[in-house]
Amino acid sequence: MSYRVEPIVREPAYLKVCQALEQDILDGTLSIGETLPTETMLADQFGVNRSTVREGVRLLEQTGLIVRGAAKRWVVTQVEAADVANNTSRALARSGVTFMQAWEALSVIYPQAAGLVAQRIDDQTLSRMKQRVADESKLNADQHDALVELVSEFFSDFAAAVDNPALEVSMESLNLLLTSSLRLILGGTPNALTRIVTAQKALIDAFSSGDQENARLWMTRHIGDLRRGYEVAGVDIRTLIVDNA
Amino acid sequence: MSYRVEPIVREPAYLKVCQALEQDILDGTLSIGETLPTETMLADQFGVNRSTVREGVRLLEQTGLIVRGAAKRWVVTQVEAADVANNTSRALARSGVTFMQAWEALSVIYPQAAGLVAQRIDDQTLSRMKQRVADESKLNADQHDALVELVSEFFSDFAAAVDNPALEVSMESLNLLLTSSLRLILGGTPNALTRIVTAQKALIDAFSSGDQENARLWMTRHIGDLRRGYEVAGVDIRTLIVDNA
DNA sequence: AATCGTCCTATTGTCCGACAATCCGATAAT
DNA sequence: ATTATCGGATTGTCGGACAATAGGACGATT
Repeated sequence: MSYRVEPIVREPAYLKVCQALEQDILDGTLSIGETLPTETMLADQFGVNRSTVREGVRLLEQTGLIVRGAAKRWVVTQVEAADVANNTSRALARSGVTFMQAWEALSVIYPQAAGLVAQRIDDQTLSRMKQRVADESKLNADQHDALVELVSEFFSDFAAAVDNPALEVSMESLNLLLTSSLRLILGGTPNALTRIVTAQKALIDAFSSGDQENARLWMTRHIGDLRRGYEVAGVDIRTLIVDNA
Repeated sequence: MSYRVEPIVREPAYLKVCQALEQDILDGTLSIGETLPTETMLADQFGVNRSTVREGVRLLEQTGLIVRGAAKRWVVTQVEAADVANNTSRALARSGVTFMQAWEALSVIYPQAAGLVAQRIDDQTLSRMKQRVADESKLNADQHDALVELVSEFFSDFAAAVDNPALEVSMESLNLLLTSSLRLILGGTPNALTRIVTAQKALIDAFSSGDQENARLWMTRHIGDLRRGYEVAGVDIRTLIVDNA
């Protein structure tokens, strides 16, 4: 009664193709920027049919490991945090994240991250963030889409400024949730624009002077504004954030 | 010179298939647990060839949105945090995460998360975590693989106990990095087992009594041990964490 | 010289038809 | 009740095929 066997795994060929390609990319046999052989050549080399190759390649496509190049050939590419984040946030939206949960995640990570950014931000990123805020302050209060776009980019810069890929992917995922939330509340929060600009200016000041304390403080306020915006706009905090990719 | 046009996007049919299926899953037309029609039927309904359907389905497969059921038909499934985390951590490992960066991410998120867990952990999760620690303390100091396994499960429980999917996926990704790191240092840190058990027992005490302060404190110590372990084991803190899925 | 047609080639996206392997359920045999 | 056998359904894989498109070469036009 104690005899147990491992369930045998039958790996389809298209999976093998996917794994073989991924392995070659991982160990540098195929390096970033290189173009893959044509599907016909791959089929010949792997000894499988072109249809099988195509199915295997689809698995890599979704992960962002390869993209279609200009000449329509597959090109090995660096997986960007944005790719991973996109998959992640879609999965989150599907599994049902409430605004409250997204906000909690933001409030756990972002103030601390702001402290890190104040230690290590470089001039280039800093000036880019300044530009975003300058653009924001030129907007009218009813240009919601443009504002969302700029805020999204501001937070992308912020995530990149942490200079830590492990944190960056998490933050990029949350940024997408944040963006969706923001879009939802802008209609009902008249003075959102000024509050956003004020907080972000203060953040940039703290970053550029290396003031971790104020960076954390203002990020906490900035995130807090988001929550207050939800209340002011009269949106239930248990509202699900939906996927609008 | 200012005339600009949108680049036209030519969406291949297999992408449309993927999106259509994802949409139907998202809006509940296809609910969790339901089996998809056969490939032939899908091909008929979409008006495309079965090969095209198969390519589209591959895109969904990688995301964990559907799995092969017992009868080999596709079954719509809940995307688990572990699925997302697996993709994420593989991407991270590929793009090159140092131990230092993983540790920094842990130290940003986990103490705060521990505070949240102390507020809201349920008895079932708590007893499961207790069991893990009890099992750990029965191990000999040289049973590295078993210890890694138990620690990994402890942290999975921890991530789930936060009861926030947005944080959970990030934490599960970090757990995989943590596990890889732990495996690397156990050989060179003789008293790792006792330190781990001590910290985790203290954490469980804090969780069960709702003591947020101590939860944060002990998690900070626990994570700190990991870093010290790296130093004791003589591993360079800039070492890349590799993908060993 | 720079731009615009035109042709050719390579490659992808898509389709069709086909078959072996496997799984499921039912039925028959022990 | 368990085991063997059978038939249908479905997937994994194959081979071949074709239209559409990107890219390059080569003139023709301004």
